[in-house]
Amino acid sequence: MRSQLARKPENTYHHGDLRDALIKAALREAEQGGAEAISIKALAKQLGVSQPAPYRHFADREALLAAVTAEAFRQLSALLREAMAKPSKQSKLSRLAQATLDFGLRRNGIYRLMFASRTVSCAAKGSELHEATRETFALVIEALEAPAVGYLRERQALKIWAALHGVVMLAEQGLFTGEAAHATREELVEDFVNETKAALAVAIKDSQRRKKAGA
Amino acid sequence: MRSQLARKPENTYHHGDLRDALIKAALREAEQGGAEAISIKALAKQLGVSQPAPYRHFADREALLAAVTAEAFRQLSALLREAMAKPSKQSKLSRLAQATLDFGLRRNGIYRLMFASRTVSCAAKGSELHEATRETFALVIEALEAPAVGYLRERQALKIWAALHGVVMLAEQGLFTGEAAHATREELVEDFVNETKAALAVAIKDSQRRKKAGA
DNA sequence: ATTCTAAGTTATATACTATTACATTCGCGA
DNA sequence: TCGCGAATGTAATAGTATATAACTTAGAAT
Repeated sequence: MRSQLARKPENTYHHGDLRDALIKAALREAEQGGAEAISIKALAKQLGVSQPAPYRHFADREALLAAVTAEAFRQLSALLREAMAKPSKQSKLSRLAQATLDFGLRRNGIYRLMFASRTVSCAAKGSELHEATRETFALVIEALEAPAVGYLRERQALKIWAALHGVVMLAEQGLFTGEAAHATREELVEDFVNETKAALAVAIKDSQRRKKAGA
Repeated sequence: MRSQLARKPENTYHHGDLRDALIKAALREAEQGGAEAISIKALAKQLGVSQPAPYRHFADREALLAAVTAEAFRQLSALLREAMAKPSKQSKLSRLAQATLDFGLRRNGIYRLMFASRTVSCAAKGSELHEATRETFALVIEALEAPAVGYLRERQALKIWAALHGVVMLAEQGLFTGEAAHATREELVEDFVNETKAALAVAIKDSQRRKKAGA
């Protein structure tokens, strides 16, 4: 179990943890160049195994990408959980939002792998990847710190999640640099966060009033 | 100039308009599968020319992708212009927003080519592609139908543009299908549109008040 | 008419995915 | 602990894509 070193020792036949090493190495490759930067052949060479060895662990390139993407979602979830956990005078939602932005910009290539490829939408319902994405979204709902009233919470979660990704996308396109940069990415994210809080507060108060009137 | 037919007649040597035909054909390929579906070799075969012929018009695959993406932006601009022009009881902004959503979902692969690849962010400042993206964003500002007060307009344009793309992304990921579909994509888009209008109205009124107070 | 050049062709080098047939090692039951 | 099957790795190879080099054709320019 030397999955840390990743590379296979020269005098051995079996790698020991090739599957895991492949995912880790692929993630590192995708960091900059996205999915296109992931080459089975190159990974095999890096890890000191023969070129077809990876096919013992993944049916094809798509399967590897799916596994890598799932791992990326778990890493994002961990990051968000950490951001939400640490004490701060800012709200949980704000921390989650800024952490998402940070992840999207820092780990650009991986972010594109996660949200801009068709890998996710092709994932079957019970698959590892599908579960990983659902768990991440659950964190968004949690960050709202609001009671479940109808589907108000889910709706607001969808909205802020969408808005966040939009900001990341435009930022990566360079729409915030040069002349168009009349607002920072962080400002826009904070705007969306505040609008979400306001909308939630109104909606919940509204539903409580309705409930009282009905009773 | 038979760029309509696209395919080169058998008894001729020159195609006549290969560059344009390549872009059109590539766009058609990308419609479903995105950038990955664009193969120089396959395109050459389709158009009845030899495999290396495209390299007379594009330095490499990246250059072709950039040209295709620029064309896609021009098509989106045309669509948005059309949507904004036609008489309707809905606001310009609403029509632009729904048209963007529609484009993003219908022409899924092309949309990913435009917003989710690194092609755009690598585009040089004066390039065809860069200009095409700027023009599209200018339409968003126009759709706000608001006077230029400081950079309030630009800021709101950035926000609604980001939100729109976020909705498209999540929709393509399937976050609106199944159990999570407690709001339609169109509803969310309309939400964002209304919030934008409200924010703009407040901001402009506010700036006018400040101006009056200063005078 | 001649020549220059843009645009196309054939041949070829290189890189990646994927499969098939064969080799090695691990671990488990007899 | 021996041996055997399953898991894992290797070598060889087919197929497809990008890209370049050297050569050819036809249209335009003088």
